[in-house]
Amino acid sequence: MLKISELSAQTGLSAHTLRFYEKHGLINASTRSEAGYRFYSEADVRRVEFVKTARNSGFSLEDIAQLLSIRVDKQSHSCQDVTDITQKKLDQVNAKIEELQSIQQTLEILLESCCGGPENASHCSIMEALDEGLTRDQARSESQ
Amino acid sequence: MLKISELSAQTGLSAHTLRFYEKHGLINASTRSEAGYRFYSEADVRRVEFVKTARNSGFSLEDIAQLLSIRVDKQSHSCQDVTDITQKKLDQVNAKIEELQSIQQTLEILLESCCGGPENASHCSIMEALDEGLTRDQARSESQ
DNA sequence: TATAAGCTTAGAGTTGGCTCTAAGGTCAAC
DNA sequence: GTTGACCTTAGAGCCAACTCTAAGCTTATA
Repeated sequence: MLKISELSAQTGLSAHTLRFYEKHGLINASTRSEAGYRFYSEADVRRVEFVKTARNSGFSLEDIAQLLSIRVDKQSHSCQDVTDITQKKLDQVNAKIEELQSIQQTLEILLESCCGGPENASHCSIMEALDEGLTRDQARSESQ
Repeated sequence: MLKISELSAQTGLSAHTLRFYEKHGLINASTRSEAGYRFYSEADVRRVEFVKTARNSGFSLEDIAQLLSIRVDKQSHSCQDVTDITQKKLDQVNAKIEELQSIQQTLEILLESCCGGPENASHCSIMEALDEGLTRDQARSESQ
């Protein structure tokens, strides 16, 4: 049985974060000392590691709550239940990547257009492009 | 001279957002009516459009505040000042894209590993992978 | 036995960018 | 002159995922 600081050391999650996860129903200490100190069993540790791994995989805490409810009763859920959550998350990630790539492209075009030198910015082409609303080259990006 | 609702209609930014930008020092109505109503000049509108374009280009409001301070006194700033801000933003965007691509890869590997079918999740390989801490295939992604 | 480290709780603060509300003043149209 | 749309302000609320604080108890060490 581990105390919260020991679990923290073992998982790399702060004690604050562990309590926060508990408050949100993700994890729990299966026992408490008389004084109320949390004590974590091996099964508790595995659950916390699951949460950590899912977090590192990009799942939100809400996603993880769903995954955990599947985890405790795998018989009552299908593989499709799991892939649905995973696919939805992948779709979100892909959408965000596309959004950022559009911004990336805009910024690259801006940087290419400007000398970046020590001359004053009176005719800086980045400033001009921002003033003109990303006309011309940024037509594609702008439509996003 | 435009009232705030007219500026809102012209820019697509809500009146709330325009007041919010004002509170944060980005924009201003150069005149007010006797009753305190904001009135925006052509120059005000151009400044708001600049903010909107910069926002669409991925700049934060803090970045934009810097860009605006260059904009009002271009003589006192160099092209390098502008490219520094832009490059820093591009670096941030690239870092975020890489992070998301790592997550994307992890999620794709998870999805490939699972049948996604109606059978129960007792041996679901996504659940197993999350339980085992993304061992094997996810070695690269995990190190992020 | 005293000190310090560690634990408890409820609840507030952080980040960034809005978004909305309440309570009231203004203005144009009928 | 009254209805309703629009404007004003200060300030609260929202999102996610923490992160921290305060005030007080417990436990381990010297």
